[in-house]
Amino acid sequence: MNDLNKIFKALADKSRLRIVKMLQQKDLCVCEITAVLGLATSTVSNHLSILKNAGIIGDMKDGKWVEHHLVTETNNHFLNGLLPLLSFWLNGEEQVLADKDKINTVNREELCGR
Amino acid sequence: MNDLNKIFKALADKSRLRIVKMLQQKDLCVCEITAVLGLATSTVSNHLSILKNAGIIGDMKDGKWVEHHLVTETNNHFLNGLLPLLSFWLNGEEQVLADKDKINTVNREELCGR
DNA sequence: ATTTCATTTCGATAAATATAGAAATATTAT
DNA sequence: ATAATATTTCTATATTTATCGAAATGAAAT
Repeated sequence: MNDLNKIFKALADKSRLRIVKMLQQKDLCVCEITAVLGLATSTVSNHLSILKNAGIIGDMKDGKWVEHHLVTETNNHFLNGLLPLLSFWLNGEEQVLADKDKINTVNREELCGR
Repeated sequence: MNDLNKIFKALADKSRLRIVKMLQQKDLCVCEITAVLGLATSTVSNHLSILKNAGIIGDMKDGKWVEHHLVTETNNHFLNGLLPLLSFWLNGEEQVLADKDKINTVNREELCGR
């Protein structure tokens, strides 16, 4: 029950739902997500750690960036049930479309570096 | 996104998850749920209103009792995806088994009335 | 090595939430 | 009608959570 509770808690926040939908489009670093959500970097970092702790996302160092990605293969049967649903849910939502749009028009070099 | 957020928020609480699992076994009135959870009546009533507001449960007056039931038919496609998953998730959990056990050994007449 | 910069951790604060108890409501039983 | 009782609403409180800004961390570039 704890695992599932942790997953539901992680998904029970609009910003984190937006992050999940964004990561379905493309792996992203913290600064890119921050730019789209318009929140403080530390806030986004915290959201990401909550999603990671629930097993929903993972990350990988990429130079000075940390690239975050949705989990694909997992032996967590809650996530195996939920992730497919999340992949087609909310796709028509205005906010989700706008976020995905924004992701395509920027890259981390322009956003964060330079 | 609001609807889904509301659903995830509703499910992101252990007491409410226990209620959902209990209602999979049997329709229940507030006093029965209260007895199993060991919380104040007003607290349970509040949990139930959150689940109801998310569209997860419904209720029906039954004399002086209010009988609560899991939603079965719904045109909410989030719930249509989630409810089947919830019906087989957590069935082996100690807490869930204990709760369902307790439900079987009591009825509302003994619990609340008399 | 030193500076730069992305990210995380820490500390503080404001908002949301779970909880209980008391008062209010509504229905049944006397 | 009156009393009893199941539930809800209201009020208050304690905990959790979202948020930010500042400081700490760690890797890359100079």
